[in-house]
Amino acid sequence: MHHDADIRVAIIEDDVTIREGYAYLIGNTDGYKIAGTYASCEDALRKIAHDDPDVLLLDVELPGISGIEALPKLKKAVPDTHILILTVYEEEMLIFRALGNGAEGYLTKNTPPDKIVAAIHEVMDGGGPMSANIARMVISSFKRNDSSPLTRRETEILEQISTGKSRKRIADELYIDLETVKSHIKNIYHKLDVHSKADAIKAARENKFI
Amino acid sequence: MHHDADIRVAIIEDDVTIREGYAYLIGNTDGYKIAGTYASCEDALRKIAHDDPDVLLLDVELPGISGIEALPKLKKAVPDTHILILTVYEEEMLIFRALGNGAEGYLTKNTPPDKIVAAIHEVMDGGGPMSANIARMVISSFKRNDSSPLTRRETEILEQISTGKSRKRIADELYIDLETVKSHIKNIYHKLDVHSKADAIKAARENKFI
DNA sequence: AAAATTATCCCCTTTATTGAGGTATTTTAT
DNA sequence: ATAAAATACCTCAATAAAGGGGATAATTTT
Repeated sequence: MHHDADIRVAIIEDDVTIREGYAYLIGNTDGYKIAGTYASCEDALRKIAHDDPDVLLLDVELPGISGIEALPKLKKAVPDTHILILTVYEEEMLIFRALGNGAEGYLTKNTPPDKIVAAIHEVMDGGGPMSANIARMVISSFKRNDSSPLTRRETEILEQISTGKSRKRIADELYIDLETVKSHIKNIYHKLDVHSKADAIKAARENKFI
Repeated sequence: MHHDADIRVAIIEDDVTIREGYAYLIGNTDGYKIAGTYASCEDALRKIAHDDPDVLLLDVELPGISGIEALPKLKKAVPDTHILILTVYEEEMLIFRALGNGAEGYLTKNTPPDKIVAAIHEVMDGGGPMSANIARMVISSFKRNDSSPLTRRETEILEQISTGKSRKRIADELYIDLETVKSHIKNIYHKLDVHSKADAIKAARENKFI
């Protein structure tokens, strides 16, 4: 029932029932075959290079090395494998760390089987499958706060500061006087109630003013 | 055929054929009704508050004020309306600006009609609908470069620098000597071939080292 | 176990930047 | 018209930055 063009899928998941459930589901779908299943990242790291999957379904909450910690090592072992996170966790921190470490998709475990299979296909096809709520969180992370107390110019200058530029350089690049930049910074500090560059950047980033 | 619980959809699109095509499609789908269609953002800004749509489909390439420029104003006019970008453009800059300005989804115009209707429903439901390639770009934007020349510690220190902290403060927070921080910075500058904080941050961000 | 990398600490110098206290004019929106 | 925003100027002391020269301990990797 499987041939050379089948998409090779591997699974790292500690719960044997879930793991075998996915394996059964995917293995019995036309066009897909199971390249390997592993109960831990340690186990996976030993065998995965040999199994050479096209797509890896990865649980993040695992005993021993967590899925996220293992991500860079897995990427190194099988650089061309597309990694899909499949987890119950929906914390922002975990999501962004996973994506930052090379995951190319993020699904929650309530995803119905047919969507999981579709996601495997999508990630092979250059897409970035995400569960709806994950996608919304990811999109939200880009969104500026539209009730910032900073004026446009102040925002612009704080952005420049956050790139590490000196006030002199900012003045030169915006074609304004150094004293003007200093005035703006003074006003920014007052508005954000801070007394240093670092605190201003922190406050502004936390509140998505920049 | 429509009742009070229908999802009210508005469209801003300059091409009359496309605009009426969408309107026809959505208006004839059960559970949806057209709250308004506009050929320009100027027109929309005049009427949209009265039309009060639940979801707004927005083209980005428009004559006059572009869709992206109008986004903050539209958000202000109808704060509770979910805005979905529907465009042929797939440039990173545009995507991130749109999401940063309050768009809650981003679809390309090759999206089949049933997917557009599904996306309208998804965004109402708290999701963040994106075309597959857009989702991949968004995910890629989080991904670190796994072949950074910087060591873990150097990366950590450069991250701290990018938050605006002084070397002294970084030293204190990492429980290492100021001189150690300075040495790391020296090495970072050499590796990135730069001679200032701003250039180091710029180089590191461009290459996704931080 | 050797080699390479990484992390740590110390000295020196000079210039540039920062933050805080003011005041005041011009430009841009509403 | 009248706010709000952007612009510019002043002084001051304290700190940070950048560049150079070293050395050694602690890890990893091979």
